[in-house]
Amino acid sequence: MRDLSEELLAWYDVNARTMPWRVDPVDSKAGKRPDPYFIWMSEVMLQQTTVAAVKEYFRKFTTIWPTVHDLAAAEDADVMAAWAGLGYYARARNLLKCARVVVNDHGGAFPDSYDTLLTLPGVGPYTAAAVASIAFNRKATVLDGNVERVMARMHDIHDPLPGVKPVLMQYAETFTPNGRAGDYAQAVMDLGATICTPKNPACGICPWRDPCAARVAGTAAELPKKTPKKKTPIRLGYVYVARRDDGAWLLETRPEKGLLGGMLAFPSSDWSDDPTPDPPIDTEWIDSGYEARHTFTHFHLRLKIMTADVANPTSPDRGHFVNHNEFSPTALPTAMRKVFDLIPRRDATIENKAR
DNA sequence: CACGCGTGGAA
DNA sequence: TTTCCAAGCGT
Repeated sequence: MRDLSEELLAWYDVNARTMPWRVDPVDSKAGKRPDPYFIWMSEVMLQQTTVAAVKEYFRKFTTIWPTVHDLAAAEDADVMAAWAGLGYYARARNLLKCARVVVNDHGGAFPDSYDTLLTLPGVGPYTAAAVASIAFNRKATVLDGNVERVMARMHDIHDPLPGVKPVLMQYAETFTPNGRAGDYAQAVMDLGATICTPKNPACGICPWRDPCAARVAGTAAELPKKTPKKKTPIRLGYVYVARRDDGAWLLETRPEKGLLGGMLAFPSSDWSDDPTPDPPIDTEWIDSGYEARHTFTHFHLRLKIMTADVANPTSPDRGHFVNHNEFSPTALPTAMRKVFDLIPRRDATIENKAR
């Protein structure tokens, strides 16, 4: 394979996207490296998440916790609350674990080798390669969804993902240059994000237009092939919103493992085809008539919102009351935020009623 | 290795 | 409205 990285890097020098954690290619070529903590933070946030969604969270996290030492010393609940809304909450739990490992086992400095990075919590093959190359300019090959797509098209590969992934990795490694490792990694991902897009790829302005086998074959837009996924089922459930007469809210911290693990939430029943009512307090519950709808990765959820007013004191069977002035709905994951937004209020209108 | 795991934007 | 999907990881 002829060395095509030069063309791509020349394209990147002109077209590099601007991101809060990124060092401009001009500065990068002059030897400037970004803060490994920032690169690691951004890469974890970017896992299965768009750049647009990440920017605001990146700014928030690096403002509150400017160094890995600050993050390692943070309270778990504060980190989970700050992550609320970004999704895939295991990332937040592993982010904190990883910060503590870096501080306790690595003297507060991120390791610069792929193999050692790979041992860190929440750091897999992609993130290890991204941090090694972008933060430390070490030769490593990133293989994310963008690179998979670019490689499948460059070689006109019609075998479906994820099975063909090892083959795509081999091609990706062949393309990876010895110099400018970080810039190259970002360049190939930028290419996938802006030119070699999933739909309507802009082959006409692609720096790899000429050597691209799929463009020649006219198959670029239909690659990469993927094994079909089954459709998402609908699950039902009851969610319980109890309000104490002093204004306190009944909330619970969900178990570490599983859906919305470690996140603050209103208590609820099981979520299934036929959920069993499971109120967290033995009291009179009122069906609000509202239903919160939310779609997770693998199912649609409809939660019937039950409400109750209780006296102070009241001991719930599970969960705990949080004082009104200490409760911020921004700390809730989006599914629960939707519940909060639907709770009957004076200004609620009949139009909000679920059908 | 297949699956569980969020969310919001685009088409 | 529905589907697809975005810089994956852990089990």
